[in-house]
Amino acid sequence: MATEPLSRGRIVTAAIGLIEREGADAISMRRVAAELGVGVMSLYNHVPGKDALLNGVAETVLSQVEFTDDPDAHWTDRVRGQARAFRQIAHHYPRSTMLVVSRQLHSTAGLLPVERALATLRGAGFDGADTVRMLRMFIAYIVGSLLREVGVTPTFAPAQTRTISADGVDPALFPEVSSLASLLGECDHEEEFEFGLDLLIKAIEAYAVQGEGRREGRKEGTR
Amino acid sequence: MATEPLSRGRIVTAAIGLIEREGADAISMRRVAAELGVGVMSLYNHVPGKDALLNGVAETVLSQVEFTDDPDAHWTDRVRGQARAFRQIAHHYPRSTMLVVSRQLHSTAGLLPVERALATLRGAGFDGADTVRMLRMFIAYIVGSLLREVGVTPTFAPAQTRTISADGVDPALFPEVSSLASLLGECDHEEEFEFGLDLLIKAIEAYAVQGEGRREGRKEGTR
DNA sequence: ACCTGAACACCGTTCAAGT
DNA sequence: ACCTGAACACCGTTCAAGT
Repeated sequence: MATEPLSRGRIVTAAIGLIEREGADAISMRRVAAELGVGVMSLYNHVPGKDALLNGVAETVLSQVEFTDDPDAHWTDRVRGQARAFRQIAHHYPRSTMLVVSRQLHSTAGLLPVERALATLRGAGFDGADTVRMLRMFIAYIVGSLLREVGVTPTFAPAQTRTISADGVDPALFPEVSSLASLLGECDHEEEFEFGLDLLIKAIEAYAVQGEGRREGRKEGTR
Repeated sequence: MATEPLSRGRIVTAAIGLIEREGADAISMRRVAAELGVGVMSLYNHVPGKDALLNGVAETVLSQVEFTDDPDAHWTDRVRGQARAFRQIAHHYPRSTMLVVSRQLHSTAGLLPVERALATLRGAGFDGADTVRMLRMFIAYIVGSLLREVGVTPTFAPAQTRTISADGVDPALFPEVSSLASLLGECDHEEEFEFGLDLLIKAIEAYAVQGEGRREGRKEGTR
């Protein structure tokens, strides 16, 4: 009955499993150790502490995103594909998503998607400054969308709509909210995501041609 | 030396102060109680538990956003103003921002901004379904932007760029990242936010007139 | 090198006792 | 009604002891 030796990898995997099964709050060094059938302190031979463990979880989840990127496709389609790939995190690891999104990763796992996105945008003809701006805009949108999808941050819309449909919001105080209650109460995450993604891509497409025109036309400054 | 009586309000205020001073991790029922000079268990006479306290923090912070909304302004400017108002949270309560964004609020404090946003978008001529979609897109973008601004979620860009500029990223593996390192390393949050907001608003403006054209033209279905 | 139990300084919350 | 200390079942991590 020789069990596999303890390792950082095994510990991280166990942590991910625990999070997905019982939620991010349920995680503790002691629970993870119990999961693996070892003493708590054994973990510390492979992981510096809880914080590092959670970083490991985030890195591992992120590194498992499948970025199938067709270099010959139009850049708008490539951006779309990359955004969708990212969204898969919310599907495969819903309860770890918050972790992926809220931990700043210093590993190559975090850098690879960035490298691809930058390359795609540069390829579309944006200069360095615009490329970085675009990337940040997309990341903001994607992060916000994932958090909504994953249940964190229905800050308003769907969540208290339960209260709305149930208790009923005072229509005098909140006429729009109550008249749109049924729409606010449901949410097709995929459609919602695609809608915004589409708008975003169209917006930067328009920005691109406008920038070109300006650059070719009268040779103006940046932006 | 008659101190004010304990109350939910005083407890929440103390909690916000503690979070802003020492970070969200530092908060505990015991610390808050100590802050107020009372026994831990006294808190439970005014607040059901820690979770409810954190909800109170989120509600209070959110309710202090100043929504000065000019009903006569063009709808694009009103949307812009509402988005900016929201962003003020990150300035006034940076370390509570995560809480505001990640807790689903059922109070009227959370509903008021939604009501305003919905009214503005309806006023712009969008139908119910589109209005809700627009709202969700904006919320996603704003939430993502705030999290970046607040230090949570530099998931990629600025954070490990410190590592980049310092250690230097392998330019062979990540050519774009390393060539854009200096741009990735700095971030003017206001400019960044305004850039995306502008693009978003232009995008939904374009979407609006396109929708109108289609509706007036050949009387097609939704969307 | 890897594992570990005991111990320390913390948690949130229940409960019974006070006023 | 409000306050409270003791107690319980948890935490993460240090340290010294084992192999």
